[in-house]
Amino acid sequence: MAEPMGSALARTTLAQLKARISAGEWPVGSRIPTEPELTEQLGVGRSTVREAVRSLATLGMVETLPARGTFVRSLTPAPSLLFDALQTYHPAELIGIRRALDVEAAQTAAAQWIPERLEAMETAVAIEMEAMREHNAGIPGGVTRCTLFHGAIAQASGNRLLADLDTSLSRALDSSGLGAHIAESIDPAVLLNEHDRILTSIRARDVAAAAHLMALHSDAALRTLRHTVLTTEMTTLSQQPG
Amino acid sequence: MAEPMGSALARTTLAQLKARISAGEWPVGSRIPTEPELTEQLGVGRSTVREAVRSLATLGMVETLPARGTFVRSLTPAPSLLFDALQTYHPAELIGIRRALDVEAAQTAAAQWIPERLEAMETAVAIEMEAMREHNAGIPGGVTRCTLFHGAIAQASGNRLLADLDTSLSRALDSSGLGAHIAESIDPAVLLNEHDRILTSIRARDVAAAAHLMALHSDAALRTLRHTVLTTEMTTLSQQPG
DNA sequence: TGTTATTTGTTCGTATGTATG
DNA sequence: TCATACATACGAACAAATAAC
Repeated sequence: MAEPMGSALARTTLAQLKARISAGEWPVGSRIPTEPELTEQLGVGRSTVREAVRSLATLGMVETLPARGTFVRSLTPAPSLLFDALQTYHPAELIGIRRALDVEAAQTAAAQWIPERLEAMETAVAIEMEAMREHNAGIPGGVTRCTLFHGAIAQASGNRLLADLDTSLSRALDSSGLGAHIAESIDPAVLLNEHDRILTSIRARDVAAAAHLMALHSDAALRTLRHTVLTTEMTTLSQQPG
Repeated sequence: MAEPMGSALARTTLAQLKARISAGEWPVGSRIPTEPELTEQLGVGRSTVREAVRSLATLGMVETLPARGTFVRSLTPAPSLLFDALQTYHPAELIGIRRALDVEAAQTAAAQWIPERLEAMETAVAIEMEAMREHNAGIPGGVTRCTLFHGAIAQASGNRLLADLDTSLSRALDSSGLGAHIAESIDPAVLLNEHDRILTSIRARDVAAAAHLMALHSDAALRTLRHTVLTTEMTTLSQQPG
């Protein structure tokens, strides 16, 4: 781990508190001891305790409410940090990463899906189909069209980081307004057809086809934004081994 | 953005310092004013200043050296947040993402490199070649073999997120010990030859070849791992519901 | 070499505002 | 309204590490 604090005492104090939180000593939502109590428990001054608690708050692991106490919010540095970090980049940079991850997710999903995850992907497509029939712009839950299906594929890849990055990228793009713009710029029927073909290739465990179709699908979204599009032919040659 | 600090004064103090750093008032590597100076400038107590600076250190924007001062390390919190987030995942998940990003980086670098960035990539390969001739396991600066070249490609892509993700992934893999293991499991001569062929295709702006060669290169690293340490872990990972 | 100034590290006391009962 | 508990915030003081002379 990096050295976030400048001195040994403050650093070890932070490490101790982080370890006790991650160990589940204080469940999510519960209140940790007050500053004077921690001062006594850890044998350090109140300012040192405060600095450590502040760092935990910066990491999203705790939240301190004035005059009420400090409460545990997450046993690990918050996944929302990923979202915060992504939000600092230009949407075009986010889209470039998203395309690469989408292809990877499609490949891996095709190679490694289990029945439960395939069902989730088919459900996503079914929901999209229903939404299109009813001429709704969106999908129940306020989720932008496309997000649900792509998220299901990321889940099916079995890679949690891939799934979390997908979610965070979607949120970051949505907050920039580009996510909705992409979804609305594409003919729903065409989009749904592409999704269906991708799903078919995944179901058939056709890794190359899944990667190729997903690359074309992502490029279509890119084209609507008038960004430079890279060739996609060779992407399919990078098959997942095994 | 979330509100990391619990009170108004400390929060605004943090916001002011963060804004001044992001604005470039203090360049990366330079020293920010001392705590007493900031206390006077901002009109708040030294404890409050210290809490704000500590939060900046937790965000990776500054690093404070005891008795020397506090130095600017990054204009944004993003790279540090990415690293913290990535570190919570399994190395096998990191590698899966890295492969996708490496292919994307090679594609984009081939399509968009500028002379200055091409020079950086060629320098990286030259350094690797020199290190191999001297039979050194590592590269000057303690950088694991492979990291320098892949980083140069990510830089050449022009996508800051891609470059930051590459750096963070390398650091996260190194801290897990897998980065070095990968580099040492591959024949240096073979690795260097692959790097050289990738560089050649990038120089020729052959996008398809760059993507293909990089995919093969990454798969070689994956195969090495799969046949050694990760066999059971990768399979169980893909079966976990999430 | 050693002395001094600078800067951060740490602790403590106290005052203030706010939520709870 | 009052009393209590708690978090916020300030400032003083000393310790420790570093750099410059």
